[in-house]
Amino acid sequence: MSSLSKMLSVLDLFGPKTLKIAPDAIAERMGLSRATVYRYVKDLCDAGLLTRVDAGHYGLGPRIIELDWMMRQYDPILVAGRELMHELSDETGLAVFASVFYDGHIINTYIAEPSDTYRFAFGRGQPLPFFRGAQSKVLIAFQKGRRLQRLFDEHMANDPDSPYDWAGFSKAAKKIRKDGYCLTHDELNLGLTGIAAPIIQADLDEVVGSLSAVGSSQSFKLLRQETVIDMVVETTRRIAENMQNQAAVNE
Amino acid sequence: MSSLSKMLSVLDLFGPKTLKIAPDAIAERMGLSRATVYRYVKDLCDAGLLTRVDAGHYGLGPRIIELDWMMRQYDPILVAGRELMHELSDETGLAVFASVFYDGHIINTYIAEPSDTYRFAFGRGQPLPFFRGAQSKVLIAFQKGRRLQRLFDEHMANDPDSPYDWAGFSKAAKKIRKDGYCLTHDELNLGLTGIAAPIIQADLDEVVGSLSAVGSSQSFKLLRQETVIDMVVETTRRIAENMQNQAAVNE
DNA sequence: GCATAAATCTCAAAATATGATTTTAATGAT
DNA sequence: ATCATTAAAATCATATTTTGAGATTTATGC
Repeated sequence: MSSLSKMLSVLDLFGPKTLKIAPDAIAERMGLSRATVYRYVKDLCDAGLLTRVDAGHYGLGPRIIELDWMMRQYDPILVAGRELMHELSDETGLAVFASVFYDGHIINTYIAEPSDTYRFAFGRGQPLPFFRGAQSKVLIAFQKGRRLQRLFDEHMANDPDSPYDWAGFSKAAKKIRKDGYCLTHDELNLGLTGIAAPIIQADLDEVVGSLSAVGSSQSFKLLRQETVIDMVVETTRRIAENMQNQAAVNE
Repeated sequence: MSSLSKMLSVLDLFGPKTLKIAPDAIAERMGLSRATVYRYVKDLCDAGLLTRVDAGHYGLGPRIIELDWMMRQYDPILVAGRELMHELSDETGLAVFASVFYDGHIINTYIAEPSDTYRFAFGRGQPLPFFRGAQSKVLIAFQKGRRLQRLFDEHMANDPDSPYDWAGFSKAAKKIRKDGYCLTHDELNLGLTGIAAPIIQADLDEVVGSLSAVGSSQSFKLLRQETVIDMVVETTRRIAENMQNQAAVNE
């Protein structure tokens, strides 16, 4: 392991129960000398990824927030889709989520909702499980052949709890691709229904994200399901269109 | 400069106009060999701070979003204050901002607002200028003596455009401390008025953040200014109270 | 399936990261 | 304000690592 990645792995020490940490604790947990830890911490602080929270304790730093801000400001999907997401949310009264496939992790990147019902619990950055829930399923199902196989191998093949074998998984994915959307009940959260559709970059014919409209199964009873599906699909189409226009501008 | 900080400075290459970058470009801009850049990029990708966006191009990675999520979930001010911020926003119809002093940078960490008017423009992570705008002024004015002096030296002493000399700055800060709040018009944005008060950690008697209520100067005409001030101050008091209770729980 | 570009690997030389200790600076209590 | 205590930086010799040039392997697009 290189020093570089060793230094970066200091970030892994932070978690819900470890919001701040003392250099001595880092030294112990990583098997490094105190001097080295102070050097790592200094470099990470200089970069803003860490910051001194109080005497002898360090926490995650402001640079993370600033970098996230930059990513949000200029994320092509959000730039092209924020307004449309709010429109969709206003029209349907549902919460609208944007999600992406990032590295192999599926995360929400934005929420538009009529009230602030879900923001805390499901905000930007929330990791989503693999192939559970409409957002996740759409993102995975629309991956191209070879990648789909690899994703299955990595995430499901060796998981005894998985309800899918390759044939079942492949078939489920095929159905979603054919339908052009995915509807789920109670998969991520009991009592919630979600309808998701892929955002497909036209020139590459590749899925770059997914949009989903989520609400209580109760509230869905008042809505015409087919209409909501159409609206979600239409919104993703328009987002993809906007993205292409933007890309043209940036040439 | 150590290799460690050199590697981290790769992150500095990203900006509004540079959302993705090719290894060759990094090599050129940093004066490194191609092999070294690939090593840096690999380590940063492994840590999730960078990610391959398309063949031969790298962008900021998902780890940043996840870390920000964690910071948001467990930020003591937000945990203690989110609900109260929304209440204040609902009652006044104003946008309510939480801001902190982080390293020397002042940034917004959360916004509660009746409609999504300001979210895009002034979202979490937005850097605020030094001693301009109610949020910023309150955070700085409530720093203790020695720190206040150092902040002036670093940010204003050598700035010919600054409207303050030490005497004026010190006096302005003193007034804010005495009042317990700060009200500004048109300082950050034309047509907007803001009222900010400090969140003071009782046991340390130290400012840990600021809360501000912001709205068009027009909308303020309908409100009793003194009442809004009282409400903002009262909310910060209750947030500080919540924080202390939480801290007790975490012992 | 091949051609091209991207990313990793190999190796010896040189830079610099490391740990033990000391020195300086910051912090908190009296 | 002064002092005691703890945190952080500086020092220095040694050896581990990083580095760059090129060759090799892997991935990507046609």
